Amino acid sequence: MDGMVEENGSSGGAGSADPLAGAGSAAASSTPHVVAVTSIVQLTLPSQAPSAQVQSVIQPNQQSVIQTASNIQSVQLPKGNVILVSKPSSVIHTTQGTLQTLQIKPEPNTLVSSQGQSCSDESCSDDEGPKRKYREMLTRRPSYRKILNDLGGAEIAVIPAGALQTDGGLHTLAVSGAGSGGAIVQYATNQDAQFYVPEDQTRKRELRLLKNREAARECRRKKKEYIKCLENRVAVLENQNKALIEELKSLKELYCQQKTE
DNA sequence: TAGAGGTTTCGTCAAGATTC
DNA sequence: GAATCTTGACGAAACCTCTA
Repeated sequence: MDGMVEENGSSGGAGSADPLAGAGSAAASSTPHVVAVTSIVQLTLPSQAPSAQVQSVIQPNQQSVIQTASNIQSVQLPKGNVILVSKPSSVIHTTQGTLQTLQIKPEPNTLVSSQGQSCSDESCSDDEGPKRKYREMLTRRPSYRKILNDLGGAEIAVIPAGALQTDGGLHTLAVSGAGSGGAIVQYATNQDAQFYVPEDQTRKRELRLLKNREAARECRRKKKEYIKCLENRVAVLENQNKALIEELKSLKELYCQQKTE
């Protein structure tokens, strides 16, 4: 995580798929007898990351912003997913309403392998039958699209991988991608093809490989997007945490002042 | 500057998930 | 249930950084 957090700094980059992106701050009205501390905390993310603003939770005419434990909504998801719960009375404001608790709880007895994939600790200690056994141990996680859809935002756009056309026995598959820079692959299915007369199996295999290649690219793109989205959320939450700590400090000071008077 | 070591990217395989 | 999609794992190649 190389995100940078700064107070009252300049805004960061352009928007992303993060539903929290560009979380705005509601202007706080003030009343004379209460010290209203409105500190805008702004974070700047390194690349293509949105800026987010978190307004101080100290607001006029608000009895107490220190919430009791009963106000905290604990949300637990089965596989370490992240969820944002909207709650009207929340003091953290965003453009999309309010945010409440975010909790990430790993399943008990879960280890993370060197590849970043989790597995149970009994099964990880098994040393027989290398690859296949290892694969079988791993439980499949839900797709990134599914995760983001479950979160109710940041839908990942589905870009069609390629267009398959047939033209007189000559099949054309247009492939676009960052790595390849775009390519047209053609393969013949009739006997007139001069140099390349693939058998059906070979042709099917090539087509499958081509599709899978493109699918892998797309999958990696979505994964990057998903990770960026999570990083943004971490930054926003760190920001909120910071604001709450500041607020607590202010309240303590205020309390001490009133006590001494 | 060579090269050793680390990181990133890509293609492929395999298997679970999804669609029809 | 077959076909297709999705994604973790793996290895290879390219790329980057550091050191002698």
